[in-house]
Amino acid sequence: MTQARAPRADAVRNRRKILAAAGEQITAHGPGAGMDEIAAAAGVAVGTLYRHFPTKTDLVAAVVAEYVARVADDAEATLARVAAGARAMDELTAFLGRVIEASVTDRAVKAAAQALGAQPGDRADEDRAGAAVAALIRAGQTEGDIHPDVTVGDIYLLFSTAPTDQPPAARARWLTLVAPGLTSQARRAES
Amino acid sequence: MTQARAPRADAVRNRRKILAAAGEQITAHGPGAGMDEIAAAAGVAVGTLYRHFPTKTDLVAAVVAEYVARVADDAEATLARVAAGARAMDELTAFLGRVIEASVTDRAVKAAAQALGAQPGDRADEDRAGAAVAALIRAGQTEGDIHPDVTVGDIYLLFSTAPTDQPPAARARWLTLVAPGLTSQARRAES
DNA sequence: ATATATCCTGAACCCTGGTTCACCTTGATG
DNA sequence: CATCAAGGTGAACCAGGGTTCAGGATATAT
Repeated sequence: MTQARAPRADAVRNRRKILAAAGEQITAHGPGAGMDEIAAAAGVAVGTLYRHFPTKTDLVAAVVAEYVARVADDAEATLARVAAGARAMDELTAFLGRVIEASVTDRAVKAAAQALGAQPGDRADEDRAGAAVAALIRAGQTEGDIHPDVTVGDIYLLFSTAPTDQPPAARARWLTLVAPGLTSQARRAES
Repeated sequence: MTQARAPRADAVRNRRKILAAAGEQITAHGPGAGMDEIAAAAGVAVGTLYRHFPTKTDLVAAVVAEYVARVADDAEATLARVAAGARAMDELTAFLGRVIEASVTDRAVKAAAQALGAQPGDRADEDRAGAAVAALIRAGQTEGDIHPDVTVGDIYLLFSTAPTDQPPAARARWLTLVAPGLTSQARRAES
């Protein structure tokens, strides 16, 4: 068990600055944001990026991981609110809306991620989010608002197709159009 | 009026082969499909591509234009069917489904298009499609199936967010989830 | 204070992929 | 057929951007 020496203080600081800068740059300039630009924005040299993240793909994956963690937090907070008495269907819709809004900021991140075939960063956070959403759905079904056959996968599906690159009005409209599909009354007869 | 000489026969043939090959290659390998590969697939040299399309963006735009034309045809055919007595809502949903399925084939084309900021190829075809869809919506609203405030823009919005990169089952499910949003009964109260 | 392993720097490297161009081939015209 | 412009060829060119690496700087342990 060779206890590895703790990382240097400035290294930790830089890592954070890099992650932040990467998020901003990718958000601003899309997946095309260059390593050089990210480095500059972080006030660091390119080589430093590569010390922390062996490849651009890894860097993007790390950014995505952060994002997923935030979503997981939101999901759990939402679930808590429902447990405290809020209507599940409404909270779920609002949650979807928030995640999408947040996704606008991190818009290109999503694109960059799959443009590079980034693999999941933190499985744990993903699971946290999934579990919370599942509970949210169950609650809504118990309350009778949400259609019985709705699953977590459906939420993922909707989220992954959200128009993050459209203006706010369009995003709101989209939510209005899509939300009814989750309700129990609204489903048309399936073939 | 210098009457320009008619294009050579082989040139026309090649242009078609290139367009076809470009469609296939982009579909298969995403926007990353190289000009070299497209040329090879078309059984033609790179230079020939550039004779017909001054830039890769132009080539992609041309492919998109073809695609749009097909969609316009479909839209008009659908409209004709409704005029002949078919239920508008059902036809519209089916139309959306078909377009999405077709879009899977041309999946990356869409991506490539906006990755290069491709400008509309044939405004005329776009208008044809728009007009037909608008008529379809009106018909559905008259029949009472489609919600009064649904517009052509909504259809575009939904279409542009279709999960073309998901497996068939997911695409079908998506349609099931989304369709209710268009119906008149299903809309929840708006804020 | 000194030593040393960790970390940072940034110019240079290199590979990928779009684009060009000088030269050859071929379909159409008279 | 003869002629020639339209069309085709593909090796070479070039820019952009990810990646490397030899050398300098600095935090931490003794």
